[in-house]
Amino acid sequence: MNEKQALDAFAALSQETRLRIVRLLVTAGPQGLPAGAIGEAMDGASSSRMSFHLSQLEHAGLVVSRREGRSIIYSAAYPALAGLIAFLMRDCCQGHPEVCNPAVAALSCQCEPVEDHAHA
Amino acid sequence: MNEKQALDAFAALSQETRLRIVRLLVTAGPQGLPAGAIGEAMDGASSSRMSFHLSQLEHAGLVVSRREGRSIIYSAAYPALAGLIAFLMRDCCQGHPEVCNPAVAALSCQCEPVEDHAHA
DNA sequence: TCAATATATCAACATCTATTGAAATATGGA
DNA sequence: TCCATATTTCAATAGATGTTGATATATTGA
Repeated sequence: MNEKQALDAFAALSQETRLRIVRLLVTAGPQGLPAGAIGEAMDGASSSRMSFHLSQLEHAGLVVSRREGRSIIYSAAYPALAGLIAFLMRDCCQGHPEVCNPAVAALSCQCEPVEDHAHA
Repeated sequence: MNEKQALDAFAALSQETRLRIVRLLVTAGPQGLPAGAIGEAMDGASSSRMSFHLSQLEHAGLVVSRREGRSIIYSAAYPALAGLIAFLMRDCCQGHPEVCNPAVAALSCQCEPVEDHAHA
């Protein structure tokens, strides 16, 4: 995860429909959901609107897609999400995250480093 | 953390200067940095530009400020950052985050719940 | 091959956002 | 009180973004 990727990801997440899509897919799990089902969950958004937002999310690396028959199945890109969080919180409190919030400390210390701990 | 707050936070983080400011303050720790020092770290950005971005970040709840003499000291709002992450990852994989990335699982399971686990 | 389903692409329009430069406000010291 | 420092506010401008409706592409089954 570099700065440009992080900016694209945050921009993708800053739009209501797209944030809802990502959260839906995060809960849906690795098997994902077809574009049509996602659109229905978004107050029946038009196909062009869904396609626009899904392509923004995919371009930002936050979701991945695969074709299954006539449907395109979208699913959350969990490593990218974790990488984004790691990017944001890197070197929290000068490497002493115990002074920060417990969850932040847990993310950057107790848990496995997700990526990019070699100052990319 | 509700949806509107999360959208504001992600929008704030989707701008290059603001993302750099937040990362600088995340590493700086709770004591924070004066606006002028932050501006110098941002390629000497103009004071009005810095003020614009800092006020966006503060309005989004990602940083807090306090006055010290002539300076305004800004620091990262660690609980808000952790809350944002928790909001994004809530109910990851239908509550079975072990299927997701280890860091994600750690965030939503091993670590203390940050906020909002009662479906606000 | 034809029709139906599922999704993506495109152009036009309206809206939102960041930057600039000038002016205003607040604080501290001489 | 006067001046210098530190930061914010404001109006104008340029550029980026989301929605719509129409059209195009891909897949499947009859």
